[in-house]
Amino acid sequence: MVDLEKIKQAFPFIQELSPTDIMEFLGHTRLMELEAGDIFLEQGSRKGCIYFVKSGLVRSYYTDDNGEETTNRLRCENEVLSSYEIDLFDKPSRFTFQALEPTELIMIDSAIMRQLLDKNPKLEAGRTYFMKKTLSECLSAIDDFILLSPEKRYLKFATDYPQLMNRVPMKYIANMLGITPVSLSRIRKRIATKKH
Amino acid sequence: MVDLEKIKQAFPFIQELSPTDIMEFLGHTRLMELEAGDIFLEQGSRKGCIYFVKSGLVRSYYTDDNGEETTNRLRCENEVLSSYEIDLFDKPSRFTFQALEPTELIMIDSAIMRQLLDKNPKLEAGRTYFMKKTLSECLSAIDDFILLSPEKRYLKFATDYPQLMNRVPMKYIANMLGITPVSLSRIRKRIATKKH
DNA sequence: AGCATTAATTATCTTTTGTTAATCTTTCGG
DNA sequence: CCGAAAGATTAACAAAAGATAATTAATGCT
Repeated sequence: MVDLEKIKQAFPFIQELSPTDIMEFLGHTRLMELEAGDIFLEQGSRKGCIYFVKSGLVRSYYTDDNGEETTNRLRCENEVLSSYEIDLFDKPSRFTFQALEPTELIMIDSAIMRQLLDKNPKLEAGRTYFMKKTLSECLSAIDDFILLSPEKRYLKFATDYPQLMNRVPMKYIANMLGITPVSLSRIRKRIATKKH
Repeated sequence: MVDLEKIKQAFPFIQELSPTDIMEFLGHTRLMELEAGDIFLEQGSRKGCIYFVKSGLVRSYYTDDNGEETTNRLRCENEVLSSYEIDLFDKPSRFTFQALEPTELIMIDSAIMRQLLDKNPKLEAGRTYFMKKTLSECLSAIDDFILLSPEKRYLKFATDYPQLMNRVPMKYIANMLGITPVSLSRIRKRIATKKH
């Protein structure tokens, strides 16, 4: 089922936990299997869960009044995700979450997770780890918006996440860069012609 | 010296700590008094500290190869700040930190803070509190860059942080919005003429 | 394989932003 | 209170981005 060795490798903090701790934690999780296109959390929902992407790829997106979708985040294998509105502020999710590929999610209810965290302080290390990771990504994303042009942001994205470039439509990447798909297409052309 | 009541009010998690815990923590802090313009952490530095703004206002900014400064963050009273590069990644700070007003900072060495956190798990609540707060700010900042135009971002900033509008130069705000000061000036004019 | 759908590119035009420099305004130190 | 310095605005032009629509390319489905 869950490949413990692989997970341990990805998350050093797990080394700190006893097998019993891990087993208790895993006992509260369940596996969700999704097909490409499946939506597992709707904008407006309050269902608090924390998800670990065992395999596959997930996007979250915002739908505006005209039904236009704007993708704001992608999460792939070995990454953790949740609706930050629900889990941090107890508000309904602003975003919808959708699998883009056949995807396996290991999920745990947020309320149960909180109980486990209260009961077992050692789990705290895991929480801290993921918060730090997310925080570092966010801080650097903000600095990119402030310091870099759209073209530079695209080039940085392409080098930072080369795997994603072939796995998701360009329009999602355009959204995340804060520009329109049309504009990204022009940027790509500009870059291509620059280097002959 | 430190107004405990005020701090308790601002940070609910402190209620959880015993007076002894608080006193031990405070024993490791020291007060730094700055005048407007003083720089207390330079780009490239590795001095790990966590700062609490008791009074005043602080900006962090990036200096590029041409000596151009770009402000990326402001922190005012009752906010916590640190160099995220130093504290999260053990790398030199990308930014310089400067007081914009007469400012009092309560500071503690990051290494000592880590020791205290290891020794006293109850302090963890405080760390979690600030990480959540920072994370929520960052996530919403990113969503603003993705979903809002520069003009909308400015209007949102003006309503979210009305105090800051009169306390800092517009050019710093322009930087944080990811646009040039000239462009912000035009946006402000556009808005002013729109509503007659 | 063939058709329908979706994504990507291109084209055209409008709007906004960046850049540079000049001109007001404000602020601050002597 | 005055003059220097820094900030904000304005102007003028070039470059980039948004919006819309048309065309081409890719993808998925039966």
